[in-house]
Amino acid sequence: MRGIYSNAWPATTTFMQTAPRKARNSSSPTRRKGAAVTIHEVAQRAGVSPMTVSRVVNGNANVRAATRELVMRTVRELNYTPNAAARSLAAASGTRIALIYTNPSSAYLSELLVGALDGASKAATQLVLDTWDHMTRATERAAARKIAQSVAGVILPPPLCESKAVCSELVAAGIPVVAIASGRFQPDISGVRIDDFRAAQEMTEHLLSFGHSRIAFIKGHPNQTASGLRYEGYQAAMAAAGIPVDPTLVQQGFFTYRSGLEAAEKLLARKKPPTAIFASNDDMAAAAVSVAHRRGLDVPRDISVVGFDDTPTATTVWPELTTVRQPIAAMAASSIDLLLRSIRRRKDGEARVVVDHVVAHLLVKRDSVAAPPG
Amino acid sequence: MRGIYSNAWPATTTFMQTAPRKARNSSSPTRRKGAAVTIHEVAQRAGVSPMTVSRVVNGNANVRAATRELVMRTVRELNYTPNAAARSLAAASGTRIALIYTNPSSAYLSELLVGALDGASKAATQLVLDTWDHMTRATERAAARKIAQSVAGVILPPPLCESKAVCSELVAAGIPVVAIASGRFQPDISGVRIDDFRAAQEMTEHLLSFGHSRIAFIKGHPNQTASGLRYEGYQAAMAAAGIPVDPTLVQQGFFTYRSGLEAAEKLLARKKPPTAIFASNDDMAAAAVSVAHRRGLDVPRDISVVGFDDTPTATTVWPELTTVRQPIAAMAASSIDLLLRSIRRRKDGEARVVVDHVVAHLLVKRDSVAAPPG
DNA sequence: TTGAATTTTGATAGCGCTATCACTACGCTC
DNA sequence: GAGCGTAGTGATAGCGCTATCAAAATTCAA
Repeated sequence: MRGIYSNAWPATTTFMQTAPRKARNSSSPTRRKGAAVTIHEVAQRAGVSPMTVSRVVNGNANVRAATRELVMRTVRELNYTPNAAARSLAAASGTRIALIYTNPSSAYLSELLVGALDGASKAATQLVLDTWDHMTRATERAAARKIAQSVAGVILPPPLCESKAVCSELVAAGIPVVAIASGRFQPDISGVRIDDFRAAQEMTEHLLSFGHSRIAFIKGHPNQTASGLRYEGYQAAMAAAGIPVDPTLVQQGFFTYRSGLEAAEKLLARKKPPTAIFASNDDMAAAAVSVAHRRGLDVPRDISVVGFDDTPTATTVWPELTTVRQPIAAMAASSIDLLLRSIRRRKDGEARVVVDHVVAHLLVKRDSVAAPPG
Repeated sequence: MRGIYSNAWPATTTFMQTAPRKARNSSSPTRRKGAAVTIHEVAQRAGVSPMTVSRVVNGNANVRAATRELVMRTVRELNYTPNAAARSLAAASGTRIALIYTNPSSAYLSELLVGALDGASKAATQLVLDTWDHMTRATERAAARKIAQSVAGVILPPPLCESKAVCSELVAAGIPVVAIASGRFQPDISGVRIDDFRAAQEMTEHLLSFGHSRIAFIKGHPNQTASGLRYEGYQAAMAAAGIPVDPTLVQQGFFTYRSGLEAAEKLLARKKPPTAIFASNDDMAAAAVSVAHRRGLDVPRDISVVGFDDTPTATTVWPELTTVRQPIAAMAASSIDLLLRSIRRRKDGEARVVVDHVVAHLLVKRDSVAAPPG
């Protein structure tokens, strides 16, 4: 077999005036210290062309099974990893992914960022951030149109992923979108989420198992489908236990600490207060703890309080909150993966595929739950 | 001027068998929809070679002032942004920057990430994250050595930037390091920080101006120099006001909510409690508010509480905390800049330059401060 | 004013990968 | 068995940028 790079460069006088930057010798490729294995080295070792290696690595063209096998083995042997820069340069696919968020102080933002950044750096994709605050539906539309021109995919955390305007604009622009932590599966866009209904149900069952029956619920912001699902999970568990839900024990909240404060205040000012409060997120649960303390109640001895999401807040307050862990970081990383796959597919001209990826949640038991007093 | 790419390719029979992928016409470059402006377009418009544009953009070679000016104007006119992939491919210098952190639930992590990511994406640099938790000095050393091999620069937030082991290892490996939000300027590594002493002094003066004199102080973690500086700022302001500091009004904290809880508990259990509490960060201030509430005290009517950092916590609790804003996001972006400049300089063989960049802080007045009761 | 030293600019190649097409086999139809 | 698809593979060029060195322009010295 001839070497991949023979020295058959045309020796025109105009060209080759300068010595090549690096001597290329196909029989013994000199490798800079620490430099990565290239596709050429794999190709040479496997006795195929770099193109065939590329096809195998990208797994989408027609390569004979035997060849594919051989190449894959070689790739493993040499521990070859494609160079992301070269790949995105050659593919001319500006594989930039945007993560758009509103409400930057949202407690899980940092976990979201950590996860997305991790996923992006593993896949050698550039992640760009965009904050959309105080926007009207019209400006959101415009912003969506604009971002669609500069990136190849978009990750949408709540509450943005609930906006019909944004989603439809993005979908119309033909770029893949992944909604992260959105409550419900949406027909047009892919999603990575947990089963909010099931999680809330389990949490309620957890409280019931301690003997609680007067369990109050603080609802989440009505503009997010997850809020509804969590409430429904609570209702379902209560119904299954044969305990009618006292409607005055259900308060509307808005995911903010302040709203939790107000809701808990109403709940605990009652003559017969609940023995447990299930707040739809950790911030509101923390507020409930604060109100309880202000009223001289001990948590969990006098009242149990649980939250949802397992944000830093849950472990910041004292006692640390029993809550539902939503693996935001993993979900974000997974979103990047999904997006990348979708982008590649799209480039191959395949049809848009919408997936709904439900990941496992976890009930995290800490110190804010005990049996009801008395 | 001749076009950048003339069609002078050697027409050997072996070559040029296939038509060029894209017709290159120097007089009217066809641009794909949505494709970015390239260095060639800038060069052509400015009437110089791409190389000159590259030099100007990278700002490190000797280019005549007039030429530089012209190119920069053209760059602005065309809104040119270098292609990160191409750049890192050609330079073969994986200009990756690592952001290493411990204590991921640290309240300002998200702002740190947002800022760093923003700076990185503006500079077309890849940002990689690394978490170092539960490490001994030895493993830290090893980790430092390892990371030094895979990135070109490191950003170190506290408390890591206080570790002699980590810093010296990184410096020894010859890669530039920027300490962010470190209290004191360190001789070997660059830093971006606020003037903690001055900020604490101003905050204390703010409390004094309301008529407080029994001002308690909750110290930060002793492993961070910023803690000491904040305390000294408090002391200086008290001394300037001619008020001796009651040592029993100074409690040791560790920047955690829990430690704030304990400190505030001790403070408020006293027979003659302080009329104001200055906590070294927002989490401890939030804890102080919680303790006050539990004791039936109203904030700020009965007691004023202030924090430091202006993290999300400050606006989460009620009442919202008066605090010192530390512009972490801007500081992070600035760190990336500093690092990049340093890396470039290093590549040019220039000497290591250590800078200490002190940025402006801001006293944010919210609802947790009032005149002392009575 | 001339020659040398220096600065500024440009031409060329190549970073590692993939798009594109050419080519080779190997079926298949009629 | 000629013609025609159709998998499988390879050769070539080029993505946008920068390293390198040559060439040109400029400055400086004598």
